[in-house]
Amino acid sequence: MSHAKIRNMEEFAALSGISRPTVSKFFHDPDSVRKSTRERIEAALEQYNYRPNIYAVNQNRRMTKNFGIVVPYLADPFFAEIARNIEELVIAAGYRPILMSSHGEPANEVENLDALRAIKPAGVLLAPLGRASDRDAVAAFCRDVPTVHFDSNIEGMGDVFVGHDNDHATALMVDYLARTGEPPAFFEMRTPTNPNAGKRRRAYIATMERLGHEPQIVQVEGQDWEFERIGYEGGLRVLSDRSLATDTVFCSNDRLAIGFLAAAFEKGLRVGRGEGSALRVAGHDNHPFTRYTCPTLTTVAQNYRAISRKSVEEMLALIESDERPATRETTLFDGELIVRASA
Amino acid sequence: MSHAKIRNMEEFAALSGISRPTVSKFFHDPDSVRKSTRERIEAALEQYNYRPNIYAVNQNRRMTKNFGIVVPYLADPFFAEIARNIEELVIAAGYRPILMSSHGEPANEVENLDALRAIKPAGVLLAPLGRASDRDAVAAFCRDVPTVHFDSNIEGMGDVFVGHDNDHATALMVDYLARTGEPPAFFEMRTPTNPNAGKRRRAYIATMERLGHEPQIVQVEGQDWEFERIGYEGGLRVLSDRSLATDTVFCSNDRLAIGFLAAAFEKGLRVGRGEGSALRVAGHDNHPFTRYTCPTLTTVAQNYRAISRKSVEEMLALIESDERPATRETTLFDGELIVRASA
DNA sequence: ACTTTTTCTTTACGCGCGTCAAATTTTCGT
DNA sequence: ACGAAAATTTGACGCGCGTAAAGAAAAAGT
Repeated sequence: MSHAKIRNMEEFAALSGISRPTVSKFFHDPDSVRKSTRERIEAALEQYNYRPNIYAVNQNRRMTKNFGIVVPYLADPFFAEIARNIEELVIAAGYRPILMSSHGEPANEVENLDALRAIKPAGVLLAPLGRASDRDAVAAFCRDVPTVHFDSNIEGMGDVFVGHDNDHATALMVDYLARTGEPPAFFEMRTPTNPNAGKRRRAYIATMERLGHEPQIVQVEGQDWEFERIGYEGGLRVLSDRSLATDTVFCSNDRLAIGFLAAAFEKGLRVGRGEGSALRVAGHDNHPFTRYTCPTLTTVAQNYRAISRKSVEEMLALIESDERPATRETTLFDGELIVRASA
Repeated sequence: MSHAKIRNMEEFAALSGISRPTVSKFFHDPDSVRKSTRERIEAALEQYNYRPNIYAVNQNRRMTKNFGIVVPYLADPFFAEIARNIEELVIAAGYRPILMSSHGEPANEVENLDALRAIKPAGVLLAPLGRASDRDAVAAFCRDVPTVHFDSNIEGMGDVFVGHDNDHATALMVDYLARTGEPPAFFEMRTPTNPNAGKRRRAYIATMERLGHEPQIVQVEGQDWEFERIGYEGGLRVLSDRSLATDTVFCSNDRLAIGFLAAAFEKGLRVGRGEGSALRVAGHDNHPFTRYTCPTLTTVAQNYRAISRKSVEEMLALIESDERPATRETTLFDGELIVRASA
C-alpha cells in the first residue's frame, strides 16, 4: 500500500487510469463494469487505499445504506444478543448497521429516532420501549422511515411486526408445569413497560382456565429496567408473606426469575423439581445467563435467531419494493420449552 | 409545527427572514448571532422543523461531531453499562456517539475501525479486544484518529489510557481474603484475551508473596468470550479433582466467578464465609449481575463512572488542543472492595 | 472485415452547505 | 445625534460525488 494520500475520486480515477464516472459506477456495483476495468480499479485500490467520502456520496441520495437498529435496553444481554445477530445479517446484506439503545428512557428513544432520521437510513429495526414510548413521536417516525418493529408490539405502529408467540410459549410452560407438579402462580410487575408482559399474563390465565385451574397472579411494584432487583425484592416479600397458594412460580421473564431465585436462595429455600425442593421457579425468554443461575433456570426460549432473520428479511423486502405495505403484517415465532433444574 | 417540508437551508433562511450565511452560523453556534436574530430563527425552527443535512454539513469538514465508542463485547453487561455512561457524557458534550461492538472478533474490530475512519470522527474511545487485536490495524487507526483507550491497555497504543488499577484492586481482595480465612487460589483462563488478566495474575502473585503465602494459580482452557461457561466447566473440573490447596478461590473476573458458582452449586458445595460453608469464591469487576448470584458475589468494583468520565474528558481535551500529546498518559482508578455473601 | 452492442470517456450540471470578501445595516457608546 | 464597532446581507466559489448526454472505443456477433 502506498503512502500517497488520495484526496478524491478524481485523483484516484486518474491514478487507476479509468474515468471518474466509471469509477463511481464501480463503487456502486463492481459488477456493473467490464471485468478488465474492475481489475484495474481493484489493483489501484490495493495500491492506494482510497475510499469514497461517505458524506459526499450520501448527500444527494434520498436513501443511504444505513440501517438503524434501536433496542430499549442494551445492558440486557438478551437485547445485546439480538442486536449482534441483526448486525451480522445487516452487514451481510451490504448495509451499515447503526445500533442505538434507549436505555429504558422514552426521552432517549425519541432522541435516537431523531438522530436516525437525520441519517436518512434505508430502514430501521425498532424494538420500542412499549408503554413508556412517546407514541406520537414513534408514529411520526414510522410515517417518515420504513420501520420494522420487533420484540415489542405497539398495535398499529410500524409497517411490520416480528416477534415471539407469547400465547403459545406461555401455554407450553403452564402445561408443562401443571403436568409435572402443582399448577403455577404467575409472577410479574404490576405496571410492566413491555407489552409482552400483558400478553403473557392473559395467556397464563387462559391456559390455567383451560386446564381447570384457578389462576393466581402475583404482582410486584417497580418502574425501571432493573428487573433482577424487582424480582428479588418482590420475591422476598412473597416468600415472607407465604401468600402463594402453590409451590410453583412462573415468572413473566427470566430477569425477574433471576431475582426471584436470589430471594429464594436467601430465604434458604431449595429450588428445583426433585424431592426435597420447596419451590419450583420458571422464567421466560431463555436469557443468556439462565444457564448459569443456581439452580439453572427452566424457561421458554424465544427463537431470537428466527426473529432477527425475519426482521431483517422483512426490512430488505420493504426497501426493495420501495413502497409501504397496505396492511400491517405480523409474524410470530414459536418458543421452545427449555427444561433445566429449577422447575 | 407546519406541514411544509423544507428542502434546504436556502428555503429555511428565506422563510425565517434571515440570510443563509447567518443561518449557517447559527447552526454552528446559536450564540454567535445577535439575540434578536437567534430568536427569529428559533421561532421559524419551531414552525418549520428544519434540520441541516448532516451529509452536506460534514462533507467539507475535516472533522465531524461524531464520537466513536468501540467495546470488545457488548453482550457483556459490564461493557453495556460503561457504554451507556460514556454515551451520556458524549451527548452532554455536544457530540454524537456511535457505539460499536467487536463481538469478541478481531475481524469485527478492524471492520469497526474502518467504518469509523470513514465517518471522520472527532475522536474515538476504544476498548480493544486485547491480545487478539490486530495490532497493526489498531496502531494505524490510532495514528489517523485521536484515540483514547480504556479498560484494556495495549502498551504504546492510543494517545491516552484510562483504566482500572488492577494491582491495587487485586491486592485489596487478596489482603481481605487472607485476613478473613485461608489465602486464595487464583482462578483464570490460560490464554486470556484481555490484558487485565495478566496484570491481575501478577498482582496476585506479588501480594501473596508479600503476605508470605504460596501462590496457587489454576488455569482453565477456553478461547471465546463466554466466560461463564468457561468458569463453569473449569470449576467443575477443579472441584472434581480436589486439586485446590485452599477453600478460597479468587476468580480473575466476575463472569468466570459466576460460572464457578454454578459449578459449586451443582457439586452441592455451600459457598460463603460462614460456618458450614465449604468454599469461598470472589470475583473482580462488580459486574451488574453479581448482586443476584447465589450467594451474592464478593468482588472488587471497578470505578467505571470515573473511568467513563475521565475517558471522555481526556478525549475532549485532545480534540480541543487539536494536537497529539507527545507522551502517552495513563490514568488508573482505584477499585473498591465489595463484600457480599460468597467470601 | 464489418456491423451491432456494450462499455467507457468527456463534458457538464447539481446537491446542500461552509465560507469568504465587500457592501450594507444595526447596535452601542458617548 | 454621531461615529465606531458589530452584525448581517449579498454574491460567489468550492467541496466530493452522482448522474446525464453525446461521442469514442472496445467487444461481440456474423
